[in-house]
Amino acid sequence: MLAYSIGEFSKMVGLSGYTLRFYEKEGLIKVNRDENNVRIYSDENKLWIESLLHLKNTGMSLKDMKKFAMWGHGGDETMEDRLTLLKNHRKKVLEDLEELRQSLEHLDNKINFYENELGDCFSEN
Amino acid sequence: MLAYSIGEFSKMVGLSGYTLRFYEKEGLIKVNRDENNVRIYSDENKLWIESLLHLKNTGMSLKDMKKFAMWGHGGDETMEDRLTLLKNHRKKVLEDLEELRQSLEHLDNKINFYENELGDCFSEN
DNA sequence: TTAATACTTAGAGTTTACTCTAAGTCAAGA
DNA sequence: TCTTGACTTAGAGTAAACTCTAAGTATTAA
Repeated sequence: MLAYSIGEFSKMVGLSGYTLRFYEKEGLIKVNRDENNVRIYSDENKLWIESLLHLKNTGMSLKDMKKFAMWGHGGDETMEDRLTLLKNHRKKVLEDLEELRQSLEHLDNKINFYENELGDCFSEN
Repeated sequence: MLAYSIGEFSKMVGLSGYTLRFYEKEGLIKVNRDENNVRIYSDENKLWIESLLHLKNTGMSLKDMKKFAMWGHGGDETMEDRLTLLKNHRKKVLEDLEELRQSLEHLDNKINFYENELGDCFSEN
């Protein structure tokens, strides 16, 4: 397949129709239409959305995703801007990751503490 | 020192006075008062808040933090519950971490792509 | 004495990212 | 024909986690 209705696509990418329309309205996706103005999503759209979801996953705001998408829909002159945005974002992600690692360590220590207190009867699983 | 006003404590832990009162109202912290009903934060409070912030950092909701805090302010009979909550949370954190790692990889690939496209003039920094 | 800082309750406002409703139209398939 | 699923605009609602204002009081340090 190559072309999907909003209903099919919604299931494929795990976003509600509302959200897909919302993202489109916000300029995050460009979607083709058929002769009746009905949205036709492509595999390319899928790749793009998945890319966006990765950015979202790493904590990028819709606002920045919008910027990135606008540039992406523009020409090659925006490549430098896009790269800069991604690099700055990457820095933040690495910092977040480090903080997360520390917090996870703290969590592990807490769990160990409770397990010791409770006398190892809960150390499985 | 051992005792801090809300103003001092606010700076120490990086939370606004509003937030500190809000957390207290929500049951996340217990704070002593002096004879004039003025909040007196202790080093113990600091450790507790830092603990909470680690949980928050790993994506725990206020709602769950509240549960945990309520139990913490209760007695030892709640230890098992607390341990269960922490363990379940840990599982989620590990999943999130894995997802984050994948998204970071995707981000790195994107950055490499742009750098190649732009002919390595931006590969520093 | 005045400024700074603290306290209270109650509730309004903010931001982000959706999520849904209303009210109407249109086109394809059983 | 009727149901299903698509479309539109415009705006309301939701949830989380704060953030702030109002309006009044109290204490402490300069």
